[in-house]
Amino acid sequence: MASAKVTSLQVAKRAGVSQSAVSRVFTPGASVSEKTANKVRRAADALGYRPNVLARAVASGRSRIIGLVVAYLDNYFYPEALEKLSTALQAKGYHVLIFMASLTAGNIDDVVDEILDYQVDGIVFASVAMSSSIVERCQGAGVPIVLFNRRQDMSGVSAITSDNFAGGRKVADYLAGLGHRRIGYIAGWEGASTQRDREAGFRAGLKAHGLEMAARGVGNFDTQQAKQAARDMFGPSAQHRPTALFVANDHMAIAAIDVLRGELGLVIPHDVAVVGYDDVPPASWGAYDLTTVRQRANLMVEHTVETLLAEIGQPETFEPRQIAIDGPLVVRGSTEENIKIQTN
Amino acid sequence: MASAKVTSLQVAKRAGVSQSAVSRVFTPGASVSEKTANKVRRAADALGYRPNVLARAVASGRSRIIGLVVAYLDNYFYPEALEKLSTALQAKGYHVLIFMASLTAGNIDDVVDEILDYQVDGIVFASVAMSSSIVERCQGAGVPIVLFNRRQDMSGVSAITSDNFAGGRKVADYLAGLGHRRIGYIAGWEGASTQRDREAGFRAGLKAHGLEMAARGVGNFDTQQAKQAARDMFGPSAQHRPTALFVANDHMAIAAIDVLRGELGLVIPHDVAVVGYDDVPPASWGAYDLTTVRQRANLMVEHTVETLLAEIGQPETFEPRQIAIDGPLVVRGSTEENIKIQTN
DNA sequence: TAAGTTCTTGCATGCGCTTGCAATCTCGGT
DNA sequence: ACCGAGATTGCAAGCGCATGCAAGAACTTA
Repeated sequence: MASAKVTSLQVAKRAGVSQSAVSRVFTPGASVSEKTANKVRRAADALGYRPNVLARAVASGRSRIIGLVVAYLDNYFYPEALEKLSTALQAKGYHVLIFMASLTAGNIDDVVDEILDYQVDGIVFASVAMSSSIVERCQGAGVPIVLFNRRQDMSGVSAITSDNFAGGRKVADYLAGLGHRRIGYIAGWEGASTQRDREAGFRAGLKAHGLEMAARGVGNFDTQQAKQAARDMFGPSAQHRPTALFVANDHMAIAAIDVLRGELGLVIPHDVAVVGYDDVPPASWGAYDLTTVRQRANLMVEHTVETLLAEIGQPETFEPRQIAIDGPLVVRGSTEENIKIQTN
Repeated sequence: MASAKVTSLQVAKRAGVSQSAVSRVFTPGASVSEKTANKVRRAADALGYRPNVLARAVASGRSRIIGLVVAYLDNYFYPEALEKLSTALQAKGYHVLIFMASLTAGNIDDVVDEILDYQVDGIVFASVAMSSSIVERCQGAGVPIVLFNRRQDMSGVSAITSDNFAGGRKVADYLAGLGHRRIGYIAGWEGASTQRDREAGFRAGLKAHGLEMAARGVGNFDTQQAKQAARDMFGPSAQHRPTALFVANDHMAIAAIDVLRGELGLVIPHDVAVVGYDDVPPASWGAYDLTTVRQRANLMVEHTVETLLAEIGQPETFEPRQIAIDGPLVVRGSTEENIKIQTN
């Protein structure tokens, strides 16, 4: 019911205790008797008192704010992850301060500085190209970081990804198992570990079946480029078209399907089978019905939160973790006819 | 490059000035001579000093944090808006603290309390059902708020939306102009002003052409419900099927298309023309090619930021604004054959 | 019941920065 | 060279809360 700012001191006066008593009542684990706690709570309610998180942060050195750096949100895996991440952290009493690392404007280093200015307790980098200078700066500031959906061969940095190598391999196994012998691949951006691992796993899988990549295009995780790659690989001037195509993520796969079907008149999966990666929601939409490798956002987020909070809690004894989460191949109509996995 | 926390006092010592001088150098508009500013900056660089935003916030009462409340991110209009909003605010020196208002868990009021605990300078509510108690609480705390993509008939609250009434009306005009006489509608959630305004505009438009809604289903902005509504409206047991369908947003429209085409074997637009609302990216994907009313996220975000910062800057003289931004009808293949607007 | 523990509590100080105020400087004008 | 207005500067008092410390209260145990 109160209007202006109510401070712990006012609550203290009203409850007839000291300001520190009030502080303790609102500090989990602090030493207060039930009796004074009640008095304080009563007074606090009456005045509408709520602790000032920022003041608490400067006094205690812990802000309960987690910085999140995202480069872009147009891969629909990220909104989903962001939502889950934010919810999970909220449940733990943390909150997410979001930073867009617009690739064009100011570089990531500046963004990191801005984040550190907020005295965040930790930072999650989602699909951001890291540099050692960034890592150093964060470590210098004593701020734990974890990479989400990117791996970095760098000591001291935790990273949570899906098991992209295993995923790529599953795709190869699966397509080879279906009898395909000419299989093409449209790559993502080489700078991303996700791309590299997926392709490596895919190649390994092909090799295990005595196959090689029949064609390779580069989409850089960009729909326009993916479309062009599809045109190049399957267009009129292409020879020996593959019978199956693995695309490094769902968004590009969907773009490729649009080209194959819409522009080139190919029938999927009859003329060409298409597999993506991520299992974003649109992959299951009727018009695409895309076979894909699922990234288990829930698990990835869980591990991310767990890892970050572990390091925040025990900075000395913490050992960086590199976690790769296995995800299933979700078979849908883009690779096999008459598949009906789910009736949504 | 410094390591641990560097404070303004250390910089002051090194520069041979007082701590307040340092503070002033980093406070735009403060009174400092060029000479001391240089000394201070030099010292600051040498030590790697950066002002502690949180300490600054508690001392000054202004946090430069904007709270953003979002209910869900699965309508792809929101990730886009969030990205733009965050970027725009970053450019103004503000940052976004995000709060998911999971409809299921704890109600919005609790979320608002949490936000206020962070002493945010303002709050953006994106598609959140407001209550007067929330508004009161924020006003009591002196925190400006603006509703994004929701309108509320409530004094003192700014709201930025697209012009949903005009949009609905455009759809009616357009479909009637194409010659359709039996037009169905699948509604969103009644609690949302977007739904109500779109439907009202649509009805007004139909009436102007001497028409009435031929059928009405309710999808509540949920894809499953939208699918069911489509089945009910066009399934085998339905009589007098509409020849055109307006769906309250793109996501439901896409779900409806999947049902119409995939389950019922109807051809779009030959058997039924479909129109959505939002112009989310998937609307332009080849497999859907959905005619829709564009929400101009850029403009909406611009106005949101402008409005919020205006109120933060001039709380006394500020007059709440209700802005409705007109958006074009984007005609695609779901309503007319051989339409090729863009070749992406 | 007295000594020994374990809990509570208030005091005082500090987190890192902002800001009103008064003292000091700077300079142009004469 | 002298005066006054405006620009700079340092001082010191906070902002709202956390927390080490020592004193007092409450509870054990024999």
